[in-house]
Amino acid sequence: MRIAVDPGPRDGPVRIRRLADDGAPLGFEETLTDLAPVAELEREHGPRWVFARAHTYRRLLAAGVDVARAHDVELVEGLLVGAAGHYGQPHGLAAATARLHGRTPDPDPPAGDDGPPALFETGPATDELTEVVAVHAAQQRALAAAGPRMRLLAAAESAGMLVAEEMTCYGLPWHPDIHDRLLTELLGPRPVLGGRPPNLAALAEKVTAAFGGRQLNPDSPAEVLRAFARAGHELETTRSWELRRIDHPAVEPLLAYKELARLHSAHGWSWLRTWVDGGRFRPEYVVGGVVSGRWASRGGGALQIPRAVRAAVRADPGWRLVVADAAQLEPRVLAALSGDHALALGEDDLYTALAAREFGGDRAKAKLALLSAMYGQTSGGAGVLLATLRRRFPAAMGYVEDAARAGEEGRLVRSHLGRTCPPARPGHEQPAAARARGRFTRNFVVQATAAEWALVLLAELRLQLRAARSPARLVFFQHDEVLLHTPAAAAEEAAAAVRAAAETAGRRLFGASPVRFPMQLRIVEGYDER
DNA sequence: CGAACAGGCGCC
DNA sequence: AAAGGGCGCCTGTTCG
Repeated sequence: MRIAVDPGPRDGPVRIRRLADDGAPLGFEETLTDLAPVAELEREHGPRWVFARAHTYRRLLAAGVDVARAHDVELVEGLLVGAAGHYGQPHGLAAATARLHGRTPDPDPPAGDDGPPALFETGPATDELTEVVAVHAAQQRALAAAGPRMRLLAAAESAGMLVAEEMTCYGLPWHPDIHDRLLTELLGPRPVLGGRPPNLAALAEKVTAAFGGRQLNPDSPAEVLRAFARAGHELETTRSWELRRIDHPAVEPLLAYKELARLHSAHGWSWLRTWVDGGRFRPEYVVGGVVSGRWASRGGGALQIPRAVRAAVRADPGWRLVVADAAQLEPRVLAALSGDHALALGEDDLYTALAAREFGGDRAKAKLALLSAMYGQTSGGAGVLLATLRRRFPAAMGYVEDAARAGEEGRLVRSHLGRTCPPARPGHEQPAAARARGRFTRNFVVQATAAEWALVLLAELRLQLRAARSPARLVFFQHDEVLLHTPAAAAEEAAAAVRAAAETAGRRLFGASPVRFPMQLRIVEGYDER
């Protein structure tokens, strides 16, 4: 059974409608006084809940209600719109409803705008429950026609929404005192009145001195370029890899400055004050926010937590973190996708194994070769290495090269489960634009499939933990890495659940493929511990 | 003055 | 040795 739910205005009545699996309404609409009976329906029937969007589940969680399964109408609409070749077109509930009635949809409301319609909005009053029911039924028809892979993707995307909301609600354990200590060690004591911390100020002085004492702001690329030009170094940019190539006394302090300045501005004391509360960091995750289906995040740069402050992520006393990441996920996905299984035999380090067989034991070469194949790099000596790969793994290389050609020719490419890339834009016939789109579609097929493998793992892991009544909680997810927060006594069992979920994810995507997706697992107190 | 863009760099 | 796929977010700079 499925149940569509409209939580309505805060503290108001909650409307629900029971549905058959094909989306057809069963019986009549029901009105609940609040969200508490939802928990009861969950216990009794364990339905798949049909929500308009993540915000609906956020309301349930705020009321202390969680559920096992969901169908997120707006996320699924995004997948279906994309599959029809219209990635980026509006996919909110209002847009989906308009499409259902043959009208041209208006643009989606801005992200994060979940409130009631603005006071002065003049459109007709909408009935969210009716719209959810109607759009969901249409989506079930579309998914039935699209096939089992697309249905798996829709379920996994929706499960991702549940995980994302639960992670935001629970928060990532974050110790402000540890973070503060790290910052003080690296930057010097926090300046009371703002301005540059002592170590940054000292480095800025060194840069100035290296340019003969002439004042400059190291944060201004234009000023830095001018200073180097006066010293006889004509640079294109001030990127660190370009700076490293020249011989000038300002380079070393400038590089050190850039590194610390970034830490200070992106994850310094003001970040700590803004984003960490009560020992938890609560970023908002945007499921499917990246074209490839990877998640994005809103606020706090959650998916770019620098290594330098990871020690601040620490389990509560008596608890542990289970840190698990999929080893070399993307090349393994390519091996499974293309059927070129020799590329990813066994569970050992894939680059080392490849290097031993093809690149004279040079792991760096093997890694560069594979990444170049997936990203479309040709320069930097990658060309020679690619020739080796092409000879040795023709099916794998052919797979990404077909995707690149499709992109260059303006066609669409799809992930294994059917996530579809955006259509070519006008002007893509221009050679440079065509090559750029080729690099994009080449990477898309791999990155998007890797993202859905990770999503299925996440969904499986969540259901396993629920089924086992494990006290372990998912607290972080970053592309191919998962963090659980768990009482120490339950850590081993949680780690086993991660391994099992990875196994299941591989099977659900690729059936009997011999390609393995090993997880590197560690049970630690601090995220920085190896 | 704020908005929009560019440069740069953190993560995968 | 050279600098490529996807993001978010900071500062500096320019534009309206």
